[in-house]
Amino acid sequence: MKLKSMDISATASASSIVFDALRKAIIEGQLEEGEPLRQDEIARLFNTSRIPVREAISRLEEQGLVKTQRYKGAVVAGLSPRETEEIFDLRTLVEPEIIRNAVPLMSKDILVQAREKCAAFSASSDPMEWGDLNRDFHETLYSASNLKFFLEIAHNAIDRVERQIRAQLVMSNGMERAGREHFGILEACETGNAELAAKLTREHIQGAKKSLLAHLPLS
Amino acid sequence: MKLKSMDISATASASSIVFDALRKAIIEGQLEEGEPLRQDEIARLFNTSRIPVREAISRLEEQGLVKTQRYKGAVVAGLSPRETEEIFDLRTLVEPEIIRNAVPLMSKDILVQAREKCAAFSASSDPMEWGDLNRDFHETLYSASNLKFFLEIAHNAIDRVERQIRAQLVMSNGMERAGREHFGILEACETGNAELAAKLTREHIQGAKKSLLAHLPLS
DNA sequence: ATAAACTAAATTGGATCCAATATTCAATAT
DNA sequence: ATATTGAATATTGGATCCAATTTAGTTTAT
Repeated sequence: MKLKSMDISATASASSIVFDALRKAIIEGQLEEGEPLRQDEIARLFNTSRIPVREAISRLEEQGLVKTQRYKGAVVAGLSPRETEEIFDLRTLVEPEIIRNAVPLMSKDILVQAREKCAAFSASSDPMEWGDLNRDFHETLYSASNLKFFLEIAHNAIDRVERQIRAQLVMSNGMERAGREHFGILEACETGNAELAAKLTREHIQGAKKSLLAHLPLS
Repeated sequence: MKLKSMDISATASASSIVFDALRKAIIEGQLEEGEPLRQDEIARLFNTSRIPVREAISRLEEQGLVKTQRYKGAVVAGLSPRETEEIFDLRTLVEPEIIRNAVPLMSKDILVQAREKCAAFSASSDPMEWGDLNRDFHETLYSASNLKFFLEIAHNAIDRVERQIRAQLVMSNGMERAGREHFGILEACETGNAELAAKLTREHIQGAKKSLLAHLPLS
């Protein structure tokens, strides 16, 4: 008997591991905006050389998560209030389209998962979890969509404002409002009402934007 | 008297030079879809080592212009008809917003430039130029916008279908229709009619999409 | 003859080394 | 004291080398 190529979950390349770890640290806010990313230091942290680190950093720059200057290195990218607003406007344009496309494609299983995540979000009392649970809920609904490029853009846009989203959730009313709106979106999905789900998603994002900008300087 | 820092236009890094050259070669169709990108060969072409080449390729992958497999290398990315359609739908969503935003911000100078490029496009009889001239016209109008993230996305989306756009221009009616529609968009911009410019841009893109898909297999 | 198994060449991923530039900080001049 | 110059250090960009993996070609077994 012949063994077919097993495709053992090919251990990721060092550069991908570094990329994922840095991306996570940035969007979760563990690395502060403006903080320099020293190649040597990161390489030591991951027991690799600087080569994979440089590759990871250049990919992060392509995603807008870090900014680099020749011979000066990379720092965690930040957003001006103006730029934050634009990212939310971009999300307002793209994400309702994703939901509209996704609703007719949502399997029973996806909806069950979404309901669980929606409940977990509302039930959580640990602010450290809120960001992940919030994103988890939205990702679950979006995952039913087959618009891969729209999804790419939404993911990247969310990445860039994830730090602010997490701050917004801990603001007064942040969790309460988000939880309420999540249930509304979920219900629209469950009843197959794509237009309503899109509309509520749009309002959800615009609401977050307003709430965020109100608490930002010179907005 | 004191001399202020001159900021001599710092010669670009090798990886950026390679990145720009490969990107250009890909979107212009000089590198065929599926064609492997050998690090060693490219390094020799640019008189550098493979390190900057690898960085360039990883950035191109982040932009979706190449696809890489671990230990197998990178190939020029292609799009299925389905994916091509989605990219055009994305453009249909984003670019009208850019124009709507840009119209009130268009200086006299921008409009003069746009008119020149519009004329140059319609006047050109060299198919090798059509792609550049077409993109040049749109870029000029878009450049008045201050929506940097929207622009990022539009640029990337156009990059990914530039090859097909060029093919579409040489198709029957391609140039004729594009030229006509360009004049319409330009006129709307000149008269400050942002809504009309947005509507015509939408139709321009949707028209290109339909014309393209009609000539594609299993569309 | 065909297919599996093995070997050699090609190719990529990563480590180490060197060059180019920036940064720090002490020494000097005003 | 403050600003300027100049070495010493730190940091990045790139070249060269080695290891891991794939691919091509050859041999061998059935």
